[in-house]
Amino acid sequence: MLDHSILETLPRELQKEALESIRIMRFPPGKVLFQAGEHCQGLPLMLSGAVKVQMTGVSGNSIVLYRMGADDICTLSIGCLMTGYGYRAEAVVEEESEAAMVPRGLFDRLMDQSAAFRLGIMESYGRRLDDLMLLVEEVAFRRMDERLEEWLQARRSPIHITHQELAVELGTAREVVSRLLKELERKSRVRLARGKIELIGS
Amino acid sequence: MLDHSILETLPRELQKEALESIRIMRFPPGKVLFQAGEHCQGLPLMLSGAVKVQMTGVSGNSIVLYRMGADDICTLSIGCLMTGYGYRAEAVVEEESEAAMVPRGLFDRLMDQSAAFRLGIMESYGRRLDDLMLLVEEVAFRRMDERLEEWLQARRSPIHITHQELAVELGTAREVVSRLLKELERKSRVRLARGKIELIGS
DNA sequence: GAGATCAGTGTGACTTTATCACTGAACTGT
DNA sequence: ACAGTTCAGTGATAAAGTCACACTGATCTC
Repeated sequence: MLDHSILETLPRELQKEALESIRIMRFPPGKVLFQAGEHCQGLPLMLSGAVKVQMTGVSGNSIVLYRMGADDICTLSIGCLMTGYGYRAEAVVEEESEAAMVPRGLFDRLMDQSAAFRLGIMESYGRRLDDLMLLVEEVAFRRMDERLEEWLQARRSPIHITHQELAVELGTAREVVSRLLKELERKSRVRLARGKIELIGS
Repeated sequence: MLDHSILETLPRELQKEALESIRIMRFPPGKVLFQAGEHCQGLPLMLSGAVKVQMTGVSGNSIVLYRMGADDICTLSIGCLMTGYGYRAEAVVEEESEAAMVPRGLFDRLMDQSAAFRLGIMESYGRRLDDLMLLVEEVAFRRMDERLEEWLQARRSPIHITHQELAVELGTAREVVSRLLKELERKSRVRLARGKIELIGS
C-alpha cells in the first residue's frame, strides 16, 4: 500500500507511526485539492497519479505552473503550513491519484528523524524551483507558436482538450490559441474538431 | 560576527563546528557569485547585503528572478548541490554583502540536528517559490506600463539605472522601456537623463 | 581641445500577441 | 425539436517585441 513511496525508506518505528497517523486518500480526475485563499489542511504526499497546479491572476487569466507526480510532496502546502497564509494557487487532479495526507506533527518528526525523507523534500523543492524558473523564461521570452507546437508534440494524438484549457496551459488567451491552431490546420499539421486536436504526420 | 544570523540559534556544539568550518566572505557590488552552467562550490548563507538572481534565456534576453537578503540561504545552490547539475541562473551582488559559505557536510548535519535551521531553510524555499509564482503571473498577464510605473514608484528618486538594466528587471526589451519612459516624460511624470530617472511629484 | 570611440538612448517600420466584441457551430437535456 | 450552453472562428484595435539605424553625451587619445 505504501509501495514505491518515500515512506518505505523510514526506520521501522517511524513507519509504524506513519501508518497510524497518515490517511491515504484517493482522488478522481477533476477533484480540486485546494483553491486560492484556502488554508492548508495537511500535507499531501503523492503516491500515484498526476495533479496540476495553476494560478489565476488579478486579470482573471490563469496559467498552469507545474505538475506533481508520484513521490512529490506538495511544496506549496508546506509553505502554507509554515507561514499560515492561504494558498496562492489551486491544485486540480488530472489522473486518478492517491495521496498520503501527512499531519503537521508527523511531518516535523519525519524531517527531524529521516535523512531520506529530508532529501525527498529538498528534491521536490528543487524541482519546483526549476520548473518555475523555466516557466518564467518561457513566458517572458519565447514565441507562442513555438510553445504551442512543442506542447502538442509532447502528447499522443488525438489530444482531447479545449482551446480554453490549452490557453491556460500556455498562459495566453483563448483567441490566440484558436488562431495559431487554425494556422497549423492550414499548414496541414493538425486536424481540428470540437474539443479534439489530431496531429498529422509526426 | 554571526549576529542576526540563523546560525545563532544552533546548539552550542554545532555552533562550534559551524564557526570552524564556515568561511565568512565579503562581496562588493557587481561581484558575480555564480554563473549559469557553473557547479556549486558551497552553500552561501547571506548574513547581510543584497544579491539579485537573474537568468538568460536562449533568446539572449535576461530577467531578474528574485533577490536574496539577510538570513536567506541560496536555494538554487542547495538544488545544484543535491542534483549535481550546474546553475541555471546567475547571481550578482547589488549591495556590499557578507555570506557564510557552508560546506555540504555541515549543511547535512545542520539539517539533521537543528529544527531552527530546518525552519529557516523551509522559509527560504517558501519565499522563493512565492516570488517566482508572482513573477510568472506578472510576466504572463500584467501590462508593461503598469509594471514599469510600480517599479519606479518603489524607489527613491533619482534612480540611477540604464534602460537596458531596467528592461532586465522587467523581463522585456530595452526599446519597450525607452518608449514607455518617453511616454511618461511627455506626461511629466518623470524627467530623463542618461543613466538616470527622476520621478516628478509623487 | 578636436576628433575618435562607445555606451546609452530615440524612433520608424513591421510582426506578434492580447483584448474586445460578436457570430456561428456543436453538444446537452428535456 | 427546441432552448440553453459550451466551444470555436474572426475582424478590429491596442500593446508589446523585433530589427535596423540614427543620434547624443561621456570618455579617451593624441
